[in-house]
Amino acid sequence: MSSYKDIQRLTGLSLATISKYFNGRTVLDENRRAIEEAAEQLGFRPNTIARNLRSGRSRTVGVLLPALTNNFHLTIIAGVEKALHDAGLSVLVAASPEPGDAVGLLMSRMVDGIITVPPPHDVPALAAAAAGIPVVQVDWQADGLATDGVFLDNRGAGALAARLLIDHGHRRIGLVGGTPDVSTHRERSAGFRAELAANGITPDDTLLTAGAWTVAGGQESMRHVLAARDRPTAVFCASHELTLGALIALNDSGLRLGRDLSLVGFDARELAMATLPRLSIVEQPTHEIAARAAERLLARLADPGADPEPVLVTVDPHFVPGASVAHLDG
Amino acid sequence: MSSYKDIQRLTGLSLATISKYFNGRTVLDENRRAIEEAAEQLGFRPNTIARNLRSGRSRTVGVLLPALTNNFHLTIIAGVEKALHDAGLSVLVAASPEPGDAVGLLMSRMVDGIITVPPPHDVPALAAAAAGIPVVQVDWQADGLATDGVFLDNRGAGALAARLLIDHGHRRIGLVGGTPDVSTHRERSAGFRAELAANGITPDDTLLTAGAWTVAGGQESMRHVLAARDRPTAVFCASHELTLGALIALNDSGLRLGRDLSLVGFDARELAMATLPRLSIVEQPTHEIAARAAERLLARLADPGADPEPVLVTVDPHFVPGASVAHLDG
DNA sequence: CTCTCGAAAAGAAACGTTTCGCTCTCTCTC
DNA sequence: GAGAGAGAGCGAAACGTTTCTTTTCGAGAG
Repeated sequence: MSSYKDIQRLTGLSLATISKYFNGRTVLDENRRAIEEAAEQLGFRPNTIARNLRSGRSRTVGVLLPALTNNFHLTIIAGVEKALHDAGLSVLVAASPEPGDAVGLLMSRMVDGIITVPPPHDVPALAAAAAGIPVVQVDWQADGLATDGVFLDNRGAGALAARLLIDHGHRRIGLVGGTPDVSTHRERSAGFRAELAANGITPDDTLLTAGAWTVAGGQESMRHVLAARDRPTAVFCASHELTLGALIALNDSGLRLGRDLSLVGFDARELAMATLPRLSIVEQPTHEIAARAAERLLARLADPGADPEPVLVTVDPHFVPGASVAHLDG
Repeated sequence: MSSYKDIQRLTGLSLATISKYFNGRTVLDENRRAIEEAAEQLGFRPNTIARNLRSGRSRTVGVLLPALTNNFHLTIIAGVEKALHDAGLSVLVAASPEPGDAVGLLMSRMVDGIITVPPPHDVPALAAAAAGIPVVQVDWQADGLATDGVFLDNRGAGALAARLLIDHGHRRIGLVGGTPDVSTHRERSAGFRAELAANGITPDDTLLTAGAWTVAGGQESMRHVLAARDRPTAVFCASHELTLGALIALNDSGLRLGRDLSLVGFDARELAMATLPRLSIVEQPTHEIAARAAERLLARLADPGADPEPVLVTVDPHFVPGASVAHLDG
């Protein structure tokens, strides 16, 4: 709409001075008032685009996700927006469900940094981008992408669930897990198995499944586990989707949650509140993850000359108790 | 990184010609090849920021939401991103939980349009923005904001739920509703009551609640309804949050879903699958709403001279059957 | 062989900022 | 009272494009 030139016309000041004012640098009180009055009258706001072009920074960060179908990922947007808004940065959302130039798109918009759950096909482009601007990975770590990252302690999360079940006296324990091709699931399952082993429970591979990381996958794995000759007394579901799928399969089976089968879910707080009895879950602190990722990015932006060595942040899972884990005697 | 100037250096062509090429206008075959080769070699991409500045359009739309805590709203982002990505537009996310200059922020970034669930305090600014760029409202309509909009047929959704319960023989029916200050809830409740009345059921105000539009509000309303002297046989919960709250209260009460009390929920597909028995719900087609909103915006962008009269699109609710509504005889 | 006409290329001016040197005006010090 | 130094203002050049206007080139017509 209006520009510095209009303010110049009204105040007689130079563009340089007006620029100084809008960048918070000191200006004579008299001039400050004049500018403020003119800006008010014009309803003026500096044009961010022009600013970006000239200054080479856009005060925008790209959030690149493999898809926007996943609740966890959407929540990342929310957390990042919140954290960055306070720092005066905006969020540009990009989904990259299939190969394309999503990273290039962000770069051409001059984003100052990228926070991403790295879509596999974008990893090379991300690596290239990381040479120029800070990149922070979240949720899972891509091979060959050496950048800062914020991840759940997935081993710990798996172990936490296992320990809980063991502490309640369970010995015959199943796992509804995800395929090991994504590091997050590999670790979660590994932590779970390790904890079982550490407690003298020999893993029974017919009970420890690794299916598709979806609701359907969870259903199928759960059916499989329930059909085992010697049904487990407890099961851990290693993600939100798997938990939902498993619950559906359990309900369909006619077995009763908590009574016939104990269950520890993952990341499904809402679900957990609505089931009867309430679900006990292991939960990742999604907002904290997003906030820490934003924090990392801001730190990199604040100090571009810092040690380029990637900083990896690990956050701890919570346990949210419910009533879906029965106490077994003996 | 690199710019037209670098391509000029490599090809000897003028900036104007290079610009023509990158805008898909015709260029001598020989030059086309030269440019492509140079661009390839440089890893060049035109700078979107400079383009925007010069052309006055950013090929970006702002999605302005009151908060990012609500799942429905996050899903709007997803749907809009998908629809706009195909048209070559990007999505800038802005949350405006408290008064501020969120709209100004978007405008200063030269967004070509805005899709919004209008935060009340931003309505005046949105109205001003709407004079310059297309604005599309979604979910609920703000007073005094005459723009295109895409809304659920909320009256119809309320009526749908009522009819379903009536058809199953219920006569004593409760409502867990939201405060009437937001049009969406007002309509939903109104449709529900109207349908009851149309079937000769005198509304009983102790059963028809209107509390805070939150999980806690749903819990409270549900407790209230269950405590009524003559408890209803069925209840409709008018939003996702209210449904969750009501379920929690129901579970806490010891009454059994579907057997002791029939329930129709709203917009809680995931929850619906996990309860026992499954919840019957009325659902709004979130992705369709987002897609239609994007479509409206694209139409406005394509034809800026069109009739400025607001176009209002209404989408129909679905019914997703479950087993939480008992059939009453007589 | 010149003239005309159209297509494509070139030149240059914008778009709205920031920033780099300067200049100017004070005030402080010796 | 002169010189230095700080603080503020100014003019102009950039940032990387698009677009308006002008120029060039080549082919076809007479």
